[in-house]
Amino acid sequence: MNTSTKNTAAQILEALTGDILEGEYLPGEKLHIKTLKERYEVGTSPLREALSQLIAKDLVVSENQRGFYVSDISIDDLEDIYQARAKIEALCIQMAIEKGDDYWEANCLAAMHRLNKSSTEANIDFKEWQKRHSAFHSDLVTGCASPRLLQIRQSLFEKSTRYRNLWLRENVTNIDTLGVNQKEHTELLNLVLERDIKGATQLVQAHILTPVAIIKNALT
Amino acid sequence: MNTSTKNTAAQILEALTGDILEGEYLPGEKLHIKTLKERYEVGTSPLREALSQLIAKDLVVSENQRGFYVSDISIDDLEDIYQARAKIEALCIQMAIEKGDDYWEANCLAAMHRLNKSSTEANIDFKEWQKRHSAFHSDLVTGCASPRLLQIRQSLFEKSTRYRNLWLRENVTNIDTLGVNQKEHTELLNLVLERDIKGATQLVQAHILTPVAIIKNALT
DNA sequence: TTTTTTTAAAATGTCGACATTATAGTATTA
DNA sequence: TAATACTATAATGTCGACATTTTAAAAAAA
Repeated sequence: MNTSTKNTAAQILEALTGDILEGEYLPGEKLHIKTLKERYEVGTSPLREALSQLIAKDLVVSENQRGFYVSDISIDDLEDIYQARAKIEALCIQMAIEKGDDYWEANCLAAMHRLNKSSTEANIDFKEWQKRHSAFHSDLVTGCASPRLLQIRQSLFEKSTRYRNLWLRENVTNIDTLGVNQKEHTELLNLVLERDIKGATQLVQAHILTPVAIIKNALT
Repeated sequence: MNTSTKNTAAQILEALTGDILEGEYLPGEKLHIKTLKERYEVGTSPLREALSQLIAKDLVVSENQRGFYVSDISIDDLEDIYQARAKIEALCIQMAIEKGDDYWEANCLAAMHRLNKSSTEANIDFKEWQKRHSAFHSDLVTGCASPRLLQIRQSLFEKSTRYRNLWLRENVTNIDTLGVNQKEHTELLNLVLERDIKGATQLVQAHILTPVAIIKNALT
């Protein structure tokens, strides 16, 4: 019996997405139908439906009669994705500054506060910090009030996850980076609240592009 | 026998996408599995795989055990999509101006020339004009050299198609609009070649947003 | 009549079987 | 030995059947 509200395809989609993003399946790796069926204990149809959606999300590629493969990663792709992310984030921030209301401002301040608390703890709970960090940036851009742009932003963020995980593996232990990070967040929030579009967009782009150099090293 | 290089799922995806965009299936309409199977003469699996990809593309929505529906359209969505398109197009143009090389410039000039020829014909072949118009704008943005941004642009363009078709139905006979359009294209190309980022991005945004008012009327 | 319950019909989602195609290993020929 | 042709094996992609759930209709109760 299936008490869940989601159908099997949706469940596998979630599991597969997570497994690909977390490196359970490596870039370029072949995804054998039979193996996947056994692993997730499902039939052909929902599995292939999930794979179809992963194709649309660019996480999987397929060739007729030759099966499914995890999408490759590359330095070019890394740079393109992060560049696109930076530009989209800047665009959202700009629109948020132009449109954002008092409630949005308050939400940003609250998110900053939560992030600060998490950063200054004696021994940082990194998972929690990640969550609050992500929430802080989300709250900033939410003011732009464009579902489609926010969706694009989310999609690019997901696409960058496999690269970001390479960065995390290098820096998760290095707590110093959080300090530098924290200064940038404070500055970014100030620029946003001062409605300094140029300053905020420039800073947020640089902020997003920071890990690129490190990831490039990890890739070579 | 199937001589095509594409599998059945990919073929149905193409057919279904076209049919939804061209209004063969209306917004909100239920897509009955049985009906679709008969219409496209295929089995369950490839059909559902195609529908899965359409879900990922936001053209179809589904609820577990309650089937598939063509995504709704709305004025809010119309405005959001066109706004997002305008912003992305401006971003691409900006980056193209910053990065574009001589070959890109030449391609833009060539595309303009082809578009001009098509516009000044005695009796305009509208299909051909559409093709050249689309190619002109594509060539302008291609200079940005970002596969991801161009992909986002393409995806938003597709999402706007159902709305655009409402506009076309109102204006396809009205050849005057092409004249106004043509002046804007010439001006846009000049601004781009003069590397006037501010001018070009402002104009292209306005250019894209032009049909919104008309479509809004058609929707109410 | 209006609401609830029961029943029948229709639709969805999942599975395993099967035909087709690709792959890898073996034999054959130059 | 190297290259080609053949064969057996494995994998993919498609189909129709079936179990489950939803929807609609009819019957019963308030």
